[in-house]
Amino acid sequence: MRLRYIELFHAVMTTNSLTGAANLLNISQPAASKALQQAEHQLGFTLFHRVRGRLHPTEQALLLRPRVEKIIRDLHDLQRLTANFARPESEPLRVTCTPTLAQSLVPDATTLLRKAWPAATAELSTRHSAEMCESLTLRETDIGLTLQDASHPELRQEPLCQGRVMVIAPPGRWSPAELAQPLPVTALAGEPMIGIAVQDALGSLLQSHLMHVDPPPQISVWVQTYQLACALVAQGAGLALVDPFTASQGDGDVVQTRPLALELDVVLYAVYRLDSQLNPLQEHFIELVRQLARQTLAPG
Amino acid sequence: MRLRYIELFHAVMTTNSLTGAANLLNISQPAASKALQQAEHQLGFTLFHRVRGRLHPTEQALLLRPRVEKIIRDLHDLQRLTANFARPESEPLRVTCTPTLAQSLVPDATTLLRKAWPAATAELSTRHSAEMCESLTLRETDIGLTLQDASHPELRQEPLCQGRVMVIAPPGRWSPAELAQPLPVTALAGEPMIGIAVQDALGSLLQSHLMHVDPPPQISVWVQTYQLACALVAQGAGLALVDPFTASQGDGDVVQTRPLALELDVVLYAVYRLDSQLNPLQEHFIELVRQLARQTLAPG
DNA sequence: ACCTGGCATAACCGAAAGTTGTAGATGCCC
DNA sequence: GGGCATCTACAACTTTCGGTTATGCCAGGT
Repeated sequence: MRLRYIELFHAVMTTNSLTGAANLLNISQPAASKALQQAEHQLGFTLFHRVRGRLHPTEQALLLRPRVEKIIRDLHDLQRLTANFARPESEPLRVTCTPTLAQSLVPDATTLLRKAWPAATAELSTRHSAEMCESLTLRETDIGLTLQDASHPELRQEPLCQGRVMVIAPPGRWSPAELAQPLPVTALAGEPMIGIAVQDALGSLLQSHLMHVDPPPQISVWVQTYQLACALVAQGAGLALVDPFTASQGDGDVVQTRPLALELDVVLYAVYRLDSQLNPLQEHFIELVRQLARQTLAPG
Repeated sequence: MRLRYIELFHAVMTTNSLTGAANLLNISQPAASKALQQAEHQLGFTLFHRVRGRLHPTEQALLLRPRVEKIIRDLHDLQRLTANFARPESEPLRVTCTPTLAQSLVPDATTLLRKAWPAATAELSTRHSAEMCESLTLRETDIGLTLQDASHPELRQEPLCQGRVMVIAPPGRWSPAELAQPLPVTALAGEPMIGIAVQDALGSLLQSHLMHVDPPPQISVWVQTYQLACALVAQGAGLALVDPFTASQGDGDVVQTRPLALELDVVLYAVYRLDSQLNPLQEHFIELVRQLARQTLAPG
């Protein structure tokens, strides 16, 4: 089975047409036609029924599809990886972080870094944690920053600092005196709240805590990112639990922020490949992130 | 990345030499040399250091290796699968079973089947359960027979019959009167026994039961197949717990067989692809296996 | 010093994969 | 139903790629 045939099969399956497949592969339609016939001849069975001038996958083709697509994906990953080996040695600082941290922490740290290292170049991106691990192992990026536990056999995660889970509420909810002291979890009983759709360990832990409150909070809207929660809270949709970085951005006029009384800490991690020796630029960047994060989370 | 390069890389990595790789791929050494250079040129980094006329993988090559090997494996699986699509329609009965069942159950059933369908052809093989699932999904075989739970998203397992776990012992261990009635688990306390190395659910369940007996049986020898256990017991190495099919073969002169008093049943499963419609020949075979198994397990 | 084993280079060759051009079938729209 | 757009299939030609044989070079072992 030539690789060409596999790519062609995949292209035909996705475009549902031979001409479409040919375009996808940047070859002419007759070339695709001939290759498909060769593939079928070599395999010994037909992949597509020719019915009224169109191609319809046979039963066998449908059974092959998942395996072929997996191979294509793995192959693509391999290409991504090799592409990153060939990069020049004048390496930019490549950092990816979760959307939450992209709001201020990472840009601020980058700005500070460029004051110390004016010649340094950086590539910043945001990814959710699964893609972050992928991207790190494929060497598309060198440092990941996340609030979630991203354990992976090829990666190491270094805790940078810890903070408390925060409750955000529409303005005027609490008096200045109340704001200073942590809110007991039981105070959330029966409250209307915005739910954070759980993908991460933090979210699921929070949810299990909330569910044990009696009566449980009323969650009618679930959101995927903390920013969305923030915006909804500002509109008076209820309370929400968020990480302290998101909370610290909430302008005092828009939402009120108060720590939650919970032994559970939010941890900021730097993630990088086990085999990679961090260079001074990278070390410095991580140190800046650590300091900034501590400032942000410190009272005041 | 051409597939050729991937195969070549893999071949060089496994043989540690370019000439070896060339032999593996059935091409001449210069062809391999040129292809390797092309691959490196296209990738933009070197895969092997040429040191004193030999090839030594670079750091990058070592990092690529696992991914490349995975792709090679998947590709190989795909080929196995397509090879089985092209088979002629005059299908033989393709059955695979665990070694235990290959002792008498499957051959006996096949013999009976050939009396009813003299023209039928059959392909029998033995595989352990993981390979059995692989082989079924790759359509190398159509029916699997096993005593283990082989759940798999693409496969269906049909229980054919149930039997009791049996204890086998060297001859003369029990009186004919004792033999008839089940042995309580507690009677195994402190006994020298042959352990069945657990890969299957049955084995691990048995082990956990045994470990709860006080004092636990002394297991000094672990074996992987029931036949081995049988042979060791015959030599007086201790008792062993085996499935009823293995037990029923033990010649009375060699080992004594006695049921174990346990609510746990051994189940014989037929496994086949969810999407496959069994033909009459296959149905008949399964029915024969069911009947034979019931006879074997019935008292007497 | 000599042979052996292993990689690289050169010149050459054939088959595979791509191109353009064209033909036939189907479906759509007026 | 005529005409048009679309899609697949076939033919002839060209180029590129993967392969061969022959040969040279270098390092190690005897």
